[in-house]
Amino acid sequence: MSKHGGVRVRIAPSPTGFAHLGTASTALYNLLFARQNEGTFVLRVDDTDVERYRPEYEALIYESLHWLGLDWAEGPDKGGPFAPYRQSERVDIYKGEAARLIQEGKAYRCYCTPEELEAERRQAQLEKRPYRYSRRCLINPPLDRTVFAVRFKVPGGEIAFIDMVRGGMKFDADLIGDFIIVKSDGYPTYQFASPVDDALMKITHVIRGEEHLSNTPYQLMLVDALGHERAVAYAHMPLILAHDGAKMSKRKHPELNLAIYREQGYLPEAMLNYLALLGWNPGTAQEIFSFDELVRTFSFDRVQHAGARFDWEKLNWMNGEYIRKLGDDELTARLRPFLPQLDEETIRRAIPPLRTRMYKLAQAVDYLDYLWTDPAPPALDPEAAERVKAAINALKDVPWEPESIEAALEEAVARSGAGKGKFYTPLRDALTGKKVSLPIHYTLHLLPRDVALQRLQRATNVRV
RNA sequence: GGCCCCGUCGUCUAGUGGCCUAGGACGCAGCCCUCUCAAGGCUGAGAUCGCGGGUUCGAAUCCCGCCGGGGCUACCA
Repeated sequence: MSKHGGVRVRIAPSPTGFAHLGTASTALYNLLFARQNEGTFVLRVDDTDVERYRPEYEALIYESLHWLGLDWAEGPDKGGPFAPYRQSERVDIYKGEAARLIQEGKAYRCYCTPEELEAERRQAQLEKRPYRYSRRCLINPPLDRTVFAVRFKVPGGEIAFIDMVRGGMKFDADLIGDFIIVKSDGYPTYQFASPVDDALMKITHVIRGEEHLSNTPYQLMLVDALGHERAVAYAHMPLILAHDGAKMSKRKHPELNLAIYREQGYLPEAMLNYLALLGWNPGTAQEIFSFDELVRTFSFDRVQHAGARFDWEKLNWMNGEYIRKLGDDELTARLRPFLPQLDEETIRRAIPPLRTRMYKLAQAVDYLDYLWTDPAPPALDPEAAERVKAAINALKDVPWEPESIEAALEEAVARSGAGKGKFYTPLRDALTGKKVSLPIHYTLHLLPRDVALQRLQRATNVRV
């Protein structure tokens, strides 16, 4: 396998907030490609932003990825032949690489302050010319300063590479200014750490979001300067946009947070399916894909070039499809965490009427919370109260099963001369306190008979 | 500002010169089923293919320009 020069891919999420939808999407495509090639999927944690890093964010990434079943072979928690996999634990490596570049005259110390840099930038903007670092610290380094960052001396020229979704890419590196590779706090920038690790970890294919397309020439120049081998190809996946076409933001777009899907009861396999179709299509009418089917069908040449908007409606539909396909045992098991108040047997009995009524598991709570929450008895008009009484009579001795309850009720309805609607509505109200519920016979059946009859009885005593 | 990517129904998309009076899916509307809500079945509305020029007998598909959106241009990743 990978030991003999096989495919190696990675994701490199940054633990600076909750786990992102984009991370899941990128991980999916990486894993798909790895599986297709019997390659190795690596997880590397990009924790070089000391300001924003939190260990709990890192835990969130593991959690979400595990939930989705997107498992890695090498990572900080698993180790591997290229450990460590946490960039904060690799700073010596980056420092060494940076020192080598300085020694070879391919990088230099920059003592400029943020203010000075800002002034340079503003000046450039004022003169309406593209900004590039002036190289003042290369040409004429100050002697009285000690705090420095390391800048890469960009060689310029044309940088070309293969993008598996877009084909051959070409960038003019003469337009790129010298950029910082080691910050003054000693940590590497993303632009530096990422290519160094990719090279050292023998990553063969870099599959990541489109926001990194323009970063690629920066990183390629570094790889070349360091004398490392370049990845054989890149793939830049279309961005997932918010529904309004804007970039997703933490504030305005809860759908960015991976944790909410689990909390709401979206199935991991539905998420993966939806994510796969957001930015890729098989060229056929098929929309429902198991993971294995995706492995068989996915290819980068059918990946979309434009960003795709996230659509709750379609996700909901797809999740519903997956829920409806689940067997009773499986659905029961998945529902349990959402219904801690109910025993397994009750959940199981609720499943037949429940299955087609949910597009996400958390909705089961709305349908079933009457089982553990006593509703306020409704105020009934005399006619309705009579019907409830008739129902009580009909239900008193009937076997407590959905079918027999339904039959008894229908008989009572016929006798009453009223329609089912008029007859069942007060029952539903007395039983659940709601306008919407599971079919009335199931609503009754799921409740113990004595509790059900008690709620009905009580309702006959309350008058408008 | 510079560089790069992108632009087909509201949304995700099929489409690589004639098979397109532009297909599918979600959503939407109507009907059927029906105790409510779903699911399911049937039917339907919805895109002058961003705009303007070319090339061609013929363009959503090729070329040019423009406009619009996004990304990068940070001691964020």
